[in-house]
Amino acid sequence: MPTPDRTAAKEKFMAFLEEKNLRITTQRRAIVDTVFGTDQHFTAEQLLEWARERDESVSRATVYRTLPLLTESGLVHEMDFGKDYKIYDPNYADHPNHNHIICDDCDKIVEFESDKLDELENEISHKLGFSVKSQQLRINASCEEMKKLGECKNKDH
Amino acid sequence: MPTPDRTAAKEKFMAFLEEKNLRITTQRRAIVDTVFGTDQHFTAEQLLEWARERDESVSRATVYRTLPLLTESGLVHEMDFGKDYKIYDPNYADHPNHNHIICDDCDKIVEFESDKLDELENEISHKLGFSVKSQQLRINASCEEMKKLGECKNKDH
DNA sequence: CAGTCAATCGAGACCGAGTCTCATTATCAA
DNA sequence: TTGATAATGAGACTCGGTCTCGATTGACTG
Ligand SMILES: [Mn+2]
Ligand SMILES: [Mn+2]
Ligand SMILES: [Zn+2]
Ligand SMILES: [Zn+2]
Repeated sequence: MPTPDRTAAKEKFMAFLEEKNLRITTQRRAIVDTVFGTDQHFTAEQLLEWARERDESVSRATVYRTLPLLTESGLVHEMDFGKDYKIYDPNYADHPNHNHIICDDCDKIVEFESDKLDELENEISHKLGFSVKSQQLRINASCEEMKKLGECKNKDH
Repeated sequence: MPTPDRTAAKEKFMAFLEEKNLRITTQRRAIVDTVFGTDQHFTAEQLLEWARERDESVSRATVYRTLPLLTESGLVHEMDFGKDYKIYDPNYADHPNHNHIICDDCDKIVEFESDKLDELENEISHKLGFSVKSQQLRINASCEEMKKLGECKNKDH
């Protein structure tokens, strides 16, 4: 997944705020700069921590208030990976249809896109009388092959 | 999705318990009878309610203790549909690879299976150096067509 | 059928992610 | 500059879900 155009995404979000007559506060700026300053998936708590490095005054409440705006704008997606907290993904700003493979052994996450998959989903949905609004595919796997090749250098296995 | 073989699934679970030297208590029996007595997706709280209709003495703790056994056995799957509680699905006992389309407007859920989809997922995973252990696809959609046909008779639209 | 004892139980304390309240502050159009 | 009001931080609160602990019970023995 190539390096994304963060500036564009940030400006889109600012435009989104303006459109809804919402204010651009210093705290929101810190949060937004953080979100579009990373390629990583993150939790609300992580975002709070990172945003506070930019502006000490950012509160947990404001993070939790801003997250729905980010997801509503479509620039950030809320995801569930089976943990008891939600995961947020800023990469949808540039790759609106990507999915994830997670290695159950080392928690490595790989993103991928597939037109074939999108087509198949549309086809199936259409047959069943639905029109797709969004989708979320999570594949849990193990990177055995990569381990053999010494490319899975994470945790304890 | 055709009517499943509930008796078989129940017996499989009893065998699973025996294998692990776990006891078949009256409370577990009530819970298991409930789980394999329905085709519906359910929450932990719903399961508690239903199981109590069979045995008043079933407690919330025992429901929450039994659910992980059921999922570990593979006969029930734990799913996330974006709500703040988990959904449990007993239909995996008979349809180990099915997926879900959810109508965002009326909460209708339709199950489907697709060999093509399974193949595609395996293919993509293999290319990326993973071997699939499990997967979860959720399609959020709207049943506009069905509405037009008067077949979507749920909630308020 | 009684005896043993670890597995299991129910009640309720507890946990933690996320939400809500409210008094105070800051944005921004006029 | 100012006023209307959106937004803020602190912390109380909610609510799925987990854990603890003393009492109970299932399964196996004899
Ligand atoms: Mn991603
Ligand atoms: Mn199902
Ligand atoms: Zn791995
Ligand atoms: Zn509908």
